[in-house]
This record gives sequence, structure tokens and C-alpha cells, in this order.
Amino acid sequence: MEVVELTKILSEKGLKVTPQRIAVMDALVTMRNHPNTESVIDFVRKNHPYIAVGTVYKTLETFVDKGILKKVKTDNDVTRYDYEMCKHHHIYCEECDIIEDYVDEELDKLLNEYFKKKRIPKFDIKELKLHIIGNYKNHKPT
Amino acid sequence: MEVVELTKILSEKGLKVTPQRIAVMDALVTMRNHPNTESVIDFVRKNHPYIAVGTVYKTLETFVDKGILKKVKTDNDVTRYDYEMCKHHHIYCEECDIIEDYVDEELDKLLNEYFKKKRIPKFDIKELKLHIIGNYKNHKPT
DNA sequence: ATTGCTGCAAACTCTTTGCAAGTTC
DNA sequence: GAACTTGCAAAGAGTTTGCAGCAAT
Repeated sequence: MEVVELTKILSEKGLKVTPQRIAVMDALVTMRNHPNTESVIDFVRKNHPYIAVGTVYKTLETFVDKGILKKVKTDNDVTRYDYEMCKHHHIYCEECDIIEDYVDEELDKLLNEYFKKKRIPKFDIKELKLHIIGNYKNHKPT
Repeated sequence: MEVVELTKILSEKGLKVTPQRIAVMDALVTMRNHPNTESVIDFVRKNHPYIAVGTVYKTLETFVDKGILKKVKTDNDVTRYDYEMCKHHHIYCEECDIIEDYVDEELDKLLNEYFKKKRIPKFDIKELKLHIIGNYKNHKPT
């Protein structure tokens, strides 16, 4: 993504635009793999070799606070991040530990209509996220 | 739950029946709150004050390996455990950090039928888990 | 000039591990 | 008695924090 666009994302949220933040933003937008912090650090260091680990952690946390990123957890331990361009569900491949986006407006419509009829007592639904868990047949190379 | 029943669950999985394991099993079955390890330790220590932290971790991990428990992750950090008596989805209350079971066979049917028609290329679905995220209106006391 | 951000290293939290002693089957 | 489990304490991984110096607005 262009630096101009990345800059826009940051300044719209009232964040100062620094090279580190641009690099981290760029990593998330480019990778699209729901990377963990370590992968982000590796990616960023290609162009920005001396960025501090703590800075990346802080930056990612800031982005989550501002709603730019979402955290994603698997049952394996580390925190992964998701730059959510549009609403989506997640496909989890158990064997290869990949998380993929699953965009399906028809499914969203189905779910929304279902819960419009069938309410959960005293509960306001903000979001419905389906976890689709299974395995890819012919394993993608990681 | 009766000790006899807890014993049965353990021995059916080929695990040796020890007081520690019974205590941990009992905690999970009784609490039903998707507790984290710390809560399990607190609960177990009421009757079993000197159980070691490492033992609880190991025990929970063993139970997960044997399929007795499932791990549950929120976007806050710690691992929580779920004794899954029957297939269910989860309701996440953002304000009070509660995870509740949501059992709904009609929903399961709807989802299964949907994905019977609309397949995901090259992917075998093992499980569909809906995360229902939102807030309880009149906050339950924790 | 002000406010906010970065780098660094130390500290912290949660979890895992190795092993001797003890239990269960 | 063989195989497994526990307790303990130490180590490990991932993450957070405090602060002095620096950069963005």
C-alpha cells in the first residue's frame, strides 16, 4: 500500500505518523496472514533493521486500541493480528496453522436474520463471527 | 459430580485416577464458567490446599490432549477451559468477560445445511463454532 | 514548544520442564 | 514391579513497563 494511504489511516486516528508505525501498518496490510508479533518484527526488519521489539508490541497494541487491527487467538498460544478490510469470518486449518479470511455476505444475511427472530434474552449482539475449523485437503505449502 | 463418575471419565481415557485429577475434573465440571488455570487452582485448593501449580497445568493439558476439555481463548490473554458436555457455541460478553455456552440445535442445522450446499474449495469442515459477541443489558454480577 | 513516540533493558506473567520421590494399576 | 504422576523449583516464552532522549505536529 502507498505510504500516503498508510499515513492517512494513522492520522485519521489521531496518531503521529512515524516511520515505525508506517512500517508496522505496511506489514499488516501486505502480509494478510494474520501474523503474530514475531512475524511482524521479521517483516519490518527487512527495511527497518533496528526497530525495537518493544516498539512493535506497543505499536500493535495502539492499533488494536484505535480499532485499526483486531487480535486473533488460536488455541496455540501466541497473539495474532488481523487487518480487517471488511467484515469476515475465519477458516482455521488445524494441520497447517493457517487462518484465512472467509467473506460471505449470504452467510451474514442468514445469521443476521436468524438472530433477528431468535433473540438471546437480555443480550445485545454486536457481532457474529463464525469459526470454520477443519483441514485443507491438499495441503498448501506454508 | 460423584467421584465414581469422575473416576469413570478418567479411566475410560486410560488415565490413572489420582486425587489431583479428580479434584481438577470436579472443578471443571462444577464451575462451568470456562475458568482459567488460576481459578481452577483456587477452586481445587479449597479441598486440596497443597496441590502444585505445575500439576494443575499438566493435568489440564493432559485432559485437553485426551479430548476431555477444550481450550477457549478470548482476546484477553489467558487460556480458559471448557468441559464440553454437548456441542455448543459461545456467547462472549465484552463488558463482564463472561463466556457462556449457547446450545441451539436449530442453528446447528441451519449452518450444517448451509455448508452442505456451499462448500469451501479443498477444505474439509470439522466444526462450525459461532462466536456471539456483545453485551448483557443488565449486567450480571460476576 | 509541546506532546507523543522510540529504544533499551529490566521486569513480569503465564506456562513448561526436569527430575527425584511417591502412587496407581 | 512397571509405568505413570506429583511436587518443586528453576527456566522459558511472550509481553509489558519505565524512562531518557528524540521526533512529529
